[in-house]
Amino acid sequence: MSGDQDLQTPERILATAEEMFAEQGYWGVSLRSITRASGVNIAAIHYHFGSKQELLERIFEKRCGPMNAERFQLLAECAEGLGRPPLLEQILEAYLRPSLIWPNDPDGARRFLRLRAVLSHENESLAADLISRHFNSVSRTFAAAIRDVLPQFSEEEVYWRFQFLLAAQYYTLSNPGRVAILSEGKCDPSDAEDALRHMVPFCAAVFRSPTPVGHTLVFGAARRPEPSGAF
Amino acid sequence: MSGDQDLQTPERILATAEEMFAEQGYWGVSLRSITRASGVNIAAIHYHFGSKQELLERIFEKRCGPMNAERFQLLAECAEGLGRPPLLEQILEAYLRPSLIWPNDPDGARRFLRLRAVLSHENESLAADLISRHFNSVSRTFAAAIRDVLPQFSEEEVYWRFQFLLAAQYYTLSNPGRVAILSEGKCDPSDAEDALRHMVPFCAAVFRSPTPVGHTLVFGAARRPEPSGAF
DNA sequence: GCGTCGTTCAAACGGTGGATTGAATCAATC
DNA sequence: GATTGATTCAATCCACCGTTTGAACGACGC
Repeated sequence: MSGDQDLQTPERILATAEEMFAEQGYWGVSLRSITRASGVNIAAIHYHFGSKQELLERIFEKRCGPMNAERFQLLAECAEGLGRPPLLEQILEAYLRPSLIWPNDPDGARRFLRLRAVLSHENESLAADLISRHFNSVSRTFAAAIRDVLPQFSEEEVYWRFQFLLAAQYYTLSNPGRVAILSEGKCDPSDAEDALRHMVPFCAAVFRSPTPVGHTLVFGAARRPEPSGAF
Repeated sequence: MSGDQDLQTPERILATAEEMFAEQGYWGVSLRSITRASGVNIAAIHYHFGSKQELLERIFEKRCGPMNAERFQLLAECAEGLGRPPLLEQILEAYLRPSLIWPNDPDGARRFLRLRAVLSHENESLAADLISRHFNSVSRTFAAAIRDVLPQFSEEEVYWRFQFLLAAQYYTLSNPGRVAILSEGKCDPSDAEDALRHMVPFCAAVFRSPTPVGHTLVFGAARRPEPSGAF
């Protein structure tokens, strides 16, 4: 795993740690297993990074900068393009593509995306802070840009739909195996370009979906008290 | 935490373990912390369940039976209702409601849903097996039911959309805090009934969305080689 | 040759993990 | 009241955790 012997020690630690954290979670990976996989002494991690948590922080710093910079640039490009205001689909692609596809590092995007998904599920307090610091700005910018092209929705309704954009982003590439199993291999969302081609129109359909009014649901709330036996 | 002194020891262990696993993940919770929170001796866990992994297994067994039974029953109800074939929205609600809302245990649904999400991100192999054994049947049944009302789509295209149904289900209730932070409290997806009211029409819009054809994307694949610097 | 400095190393620190043991407890049965 | 079997308990096992230490290494200027 990550036997990049040509890389310098800190870079080798970063690459191996990112890969293992993404696969097995922050708490599921020990510093010793990182050293075993990368052929590095355990003291080197503390020498170069200080602690396990600062190692994670450095992974985020190294990844978020270029990724979000490309998001902002693509957003600027679709604003200054021929047709203005920009198409909803353009904004969605500007948000999703830099998160899903890194041309010069095909596995990197998937790995870092899964790392974010893993962290946000593993320990709410650790991840909430890390993700807020690195993604609040870009997420709020895109939510505002989306609202500009969908003026019929309140801010709350835009964020309800943004929740689904986040869900699709996080789950699709970080957990493609489930649907691959269900469909017995007929559908494989691990192909990032294919996933993006589906995600953009799907999310656009969600954003254009009208606000649900009143009781649109069929099965009422106060029904069927028996099942789901409590402990 | 879960100081249900009136419950018997195995039930108290199950309830506390489910709550803590859901919040902090399987590897983030030690058996000792479960015993501290539930006021039970550590040997009791091994006496009643055998091991940490078998404890997790028993939580799934206790929860999945009633939950999936209600899904099948609601699916049967929308098939035998007045209008046949059933509406897509009815099928989606029959799938989502028993996963999101348990009338007699309001926090239970959210807790078990988050547990599934946490597991599927924490350790792919552990979760893939557990989830496959307990959810393959119900998921394939609903995918088939959805395909019956959307005959224009291939099985692959139905599963592409099913991927987004799973994403919405897992992310929305298990990670509502992110959008609450982004919207500064204006939007709070932790209200399950409110979330369901949005999720059903949103997912219906995804399922009705046409298949993307050719290169529908704006920003090509082979562009911008510089960013997202590899380690 | 001799320090110097950045880096790597094996070894150890205290703490905690899952699992196990054997004695103590307790209610039910004869 | 003695016996039994299920349950609970404190204590212990060994492996591994994140972190620290001080010695060793290696390239460099003097």
